[in-house]
Amino acid sequence: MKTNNPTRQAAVTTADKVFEQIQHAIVEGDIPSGSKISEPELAKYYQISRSTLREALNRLEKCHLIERKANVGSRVVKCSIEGLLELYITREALEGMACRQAAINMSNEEISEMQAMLKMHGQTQELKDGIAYYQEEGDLDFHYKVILGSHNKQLIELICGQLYHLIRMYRCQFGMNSPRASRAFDEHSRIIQAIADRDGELAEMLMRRHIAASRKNIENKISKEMTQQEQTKIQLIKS
Amino acid sequence: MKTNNPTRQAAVTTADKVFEQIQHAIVEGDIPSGSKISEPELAKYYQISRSTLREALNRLEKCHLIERKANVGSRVVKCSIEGLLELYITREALEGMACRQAAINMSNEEISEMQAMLKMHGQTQELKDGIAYYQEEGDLDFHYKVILGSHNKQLIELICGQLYHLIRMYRCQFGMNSPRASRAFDEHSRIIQAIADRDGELAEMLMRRHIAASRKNIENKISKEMTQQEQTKIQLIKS
DNA sequence: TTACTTGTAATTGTCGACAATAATACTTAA
DNA sequence: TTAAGTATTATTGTCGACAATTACAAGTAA
Repeated sequence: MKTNNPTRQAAVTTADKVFEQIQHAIVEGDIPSGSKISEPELAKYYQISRSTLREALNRLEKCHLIERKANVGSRVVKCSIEGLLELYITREALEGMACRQAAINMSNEEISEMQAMLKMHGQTQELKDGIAYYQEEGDLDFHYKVILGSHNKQLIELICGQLYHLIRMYRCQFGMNSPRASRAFDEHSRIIQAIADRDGELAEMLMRRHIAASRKNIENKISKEMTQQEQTKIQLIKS
Repeated sequence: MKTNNPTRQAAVTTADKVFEQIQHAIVEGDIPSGSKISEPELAKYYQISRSTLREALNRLEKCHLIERKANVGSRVVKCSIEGLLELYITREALEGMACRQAAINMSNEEISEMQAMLKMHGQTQELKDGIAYYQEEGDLDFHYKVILGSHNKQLIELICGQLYHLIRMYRCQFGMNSPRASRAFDEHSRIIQAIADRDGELAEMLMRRHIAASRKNIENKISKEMTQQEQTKIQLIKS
């Protein structure tokens, strides 16, 4: 599995390496969401000093995987439905704009590459008649390519450098194998078409709908999973 | 002048305090944009150890004011026209969405407060017939209130916690006293109206136009300041 | 029993020193 | 004179120890 994103340079220092290890552990849930982080304990586990560990923790904080309070300590970020929905809202804004910029700034070569990639994904999908592979790898690849295609360093840094780790964390922890795979593939096709047509406005709109559809899919799932009782319970709490 | 934003808790540790001091120095240009940061030098200047300084540097990196390379060191971020325009693009996406969410999630009390604030700003503006005060304080206050009104922690953290310092830096260093003050005031009024009407779609559109107008204002200014010769020079470089 | 206070243990923040890496200056050969 | 290679210097990364703060526990009074 591809764990590193193309925007970050390779980890050279030990703090970098430990950062990646802990990051992986948090994303995969090996270090539970919401749990407290003990600096001495983790430092001992990874055979490094506390200074080095704290350096790694700072990077984890940078991509919103842990939260620190002064003189109290660090906690792994707590996954919640509200947090997930907020993340989708943010993605819709940022990736929508990235898609618009991609339609303006991508080179013809980049567009050709993306079309080739999509074609390959389509074949793989046909082959496996399938959901899992495309959903995991292909979807991320597609979104990555679009974001990088914006040629906007600010957007790239925010989405690829910070938000995407959180997204992966939610995917792992909430086990998101949504049945939207084939529909998502069609949506991707239309988005690339809009980019190839240099239609930024349409490209943004399609990307926003694509992400909003995933969000609504989750919202529906949640409300279905709730029994009537639970819903009334929440109603009571809210009032 | 109000330097702290409402999202961050008060600085308790010395690293926090030094962080704020350096942050201020960078934003105001006392530490020049693009200059290299010497850890021993700065640590000596602020009378702290290098560990503490590095802690502060990590926070500065978090809000994109400095950039670090492994085994090489830190540099203050370099202000550029391209960077500024990219920042506006990002703001347009994030604050536009925040505005949409504000129209959905703000309480009636919050909306009333904002209307009162705007009224006050209007009077101050009339009084001074003026540009400077409203442009500096009022504009930031307005945008802050809208962002917080989104009630979306992710958006709030991204914009207020990270991008905002960069925005202030550009304002200081490029001396942005645009002549858009009175027009901006009208635009703010319409945005609040849309929020009060709970019209999220319109609110987002108006906020995006509001920010895009500032961006285009800058783009025009730049292309005007360029002489014909310089433009052809750039044309040559691009081709 | 409960609430408050005090004392202890553990955790985080800060420090100075050493190791590893990168930048610079110097030397030597062509 | 220039180029490459080497030695030196300076800077960053890492370490272990101490100080300050917080959390926990025991004890006391109501």
